[in-house]
Amino acid sequence: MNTDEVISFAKRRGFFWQTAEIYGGLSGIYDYGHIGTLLKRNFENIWLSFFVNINENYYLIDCSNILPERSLISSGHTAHFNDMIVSCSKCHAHFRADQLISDKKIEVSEGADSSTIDEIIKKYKIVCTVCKSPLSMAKPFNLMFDLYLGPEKSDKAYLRPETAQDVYLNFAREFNILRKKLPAGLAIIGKAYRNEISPRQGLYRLRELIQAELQIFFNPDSWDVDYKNVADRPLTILFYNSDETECIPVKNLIEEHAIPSFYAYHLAIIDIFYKEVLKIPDDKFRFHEKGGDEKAFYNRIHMDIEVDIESLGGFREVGGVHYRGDYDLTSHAKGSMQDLSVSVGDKKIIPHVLELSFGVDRTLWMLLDLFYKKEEERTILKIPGYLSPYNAAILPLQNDLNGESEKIFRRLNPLFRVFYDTGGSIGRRYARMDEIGTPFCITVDYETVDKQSSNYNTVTVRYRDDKKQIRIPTTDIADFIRKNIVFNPSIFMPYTLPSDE
RNA sequence: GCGGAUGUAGUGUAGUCUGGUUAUCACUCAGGCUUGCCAAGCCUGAAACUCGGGUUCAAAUCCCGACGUCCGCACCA
Repeated sequence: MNTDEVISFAKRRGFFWQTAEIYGGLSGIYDYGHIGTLLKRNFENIWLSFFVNINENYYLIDCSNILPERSLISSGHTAHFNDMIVSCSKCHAHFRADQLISDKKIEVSEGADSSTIDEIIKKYKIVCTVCKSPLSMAKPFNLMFDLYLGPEKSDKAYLRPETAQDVYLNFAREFNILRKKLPAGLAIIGKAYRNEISPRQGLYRLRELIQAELQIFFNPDSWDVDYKNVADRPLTILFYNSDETECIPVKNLIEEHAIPSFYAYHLAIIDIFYKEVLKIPDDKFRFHEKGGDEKAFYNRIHMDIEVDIESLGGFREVGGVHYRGDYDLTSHAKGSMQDLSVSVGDKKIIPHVLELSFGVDRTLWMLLDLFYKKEEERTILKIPGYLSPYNAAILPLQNDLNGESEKIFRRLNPLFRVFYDTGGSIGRRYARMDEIGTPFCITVDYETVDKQSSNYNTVTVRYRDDKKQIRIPTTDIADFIRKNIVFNPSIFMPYTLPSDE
């Protein structure tokens, strides 16, 4: 698959396409159609039940996309997301002004405005490092979208560049309501906005993107994570400054690589999520440690979650595991002049943060890329059944069976996502369902309605992946779907959880 | 943002160089016939020149601009 094939499939089958496409579209901004929305919500719900519902002190919150300027000054985003850029007047190469200037060992304050920078460039005769031509005037380059609120448009705000900031801003209140227990987790699934210069490759680099993030607040002195259930689980990691991936058990990562247990443990949880829940093949998944310039300055440990995505040309980032220390709460405490410390025994501490961050759009792209399979006579989206847009399809073998099949459909429709189709031949209907990943087709045939038949009041269930059929009583359909479709995180989790079974 | 390429039904395309019939073909989709389990067949139908300006008797075709897409560069705290 290449990007065009993924996009064409997505458009044809109702997954996603560009926003306002009748006006020519908007670069880096996409809409999800009805099939894509079902897939996205299934993914989000599974993510939630896997990462959030598994700890009684982790919760989902839902916050504004608009944040006041002051909060993003404190977080460092205005300084680091708003760079002054100069470009070469001749070869159009772009440079970050602060880098050019500090390369000349000249001091410049971080918030220097364009005229200050122009003066410095003129005074020290700084030219293009590529072709030595004169440089243009400095222009601010904003990766954040700014907004001006109120009738006079006097209050400056931004669309949030990451959902994480909302969590930090809500931490103090939530921590109190949650009765002051650590570790505490706050998750957000929501939109974030970045004014990317060059959004490309479908859903990979977007200007409006969906993040699913869990911020875990903990006491760095005493977070004893019991990792014995995952101690031997091998993790594939590409370490910083290394060319080769290594396969290393969790316990060795902790003992030999000085990775804290809380961090290694969550790598294992994520590894389970991708390989066992999302069914990513082992050789297409890895963690990639970032260091040096690739790592944000506040991250103490930073590993990207990478999946080998053919249409994007190899391993690409779909998420990240960031040990952010106390950077965020400390910055906001300082900027807001609020005390964001918490009491642990007779000590006051600023909790540390472990951030588990997932790009939802990228994940959906990845699923289409990885699971869209062309076989000899058909195409199948082989995603796990609990992710499928539809749980099942109800089909009459022939259209004179519509009465009975429609009755079954109406009974199941309030309980599940089921699709009813009478158009074309039975084979064509199976093919339609295969292509959007519907795991089961339930077919009403003449025996279903034949009182003389031993198969009276039974239907056939046809499996998507191997086309095999079984026969089950009509009254068992709901149970069958429930058993095969409903996502139960406890079967994957290394925690001891009460089982539903 | 720069440079190059490019934009035709829902999807993929022919036609563009060299302006001139009712814009090609396939799949898809809808209706019908047929069909007793895997995209079958037959009939009928719907459906497109990205947008705006210009040149011309005449523009999908040539020119300019906008928007989108792709590749490279740059960017991606």
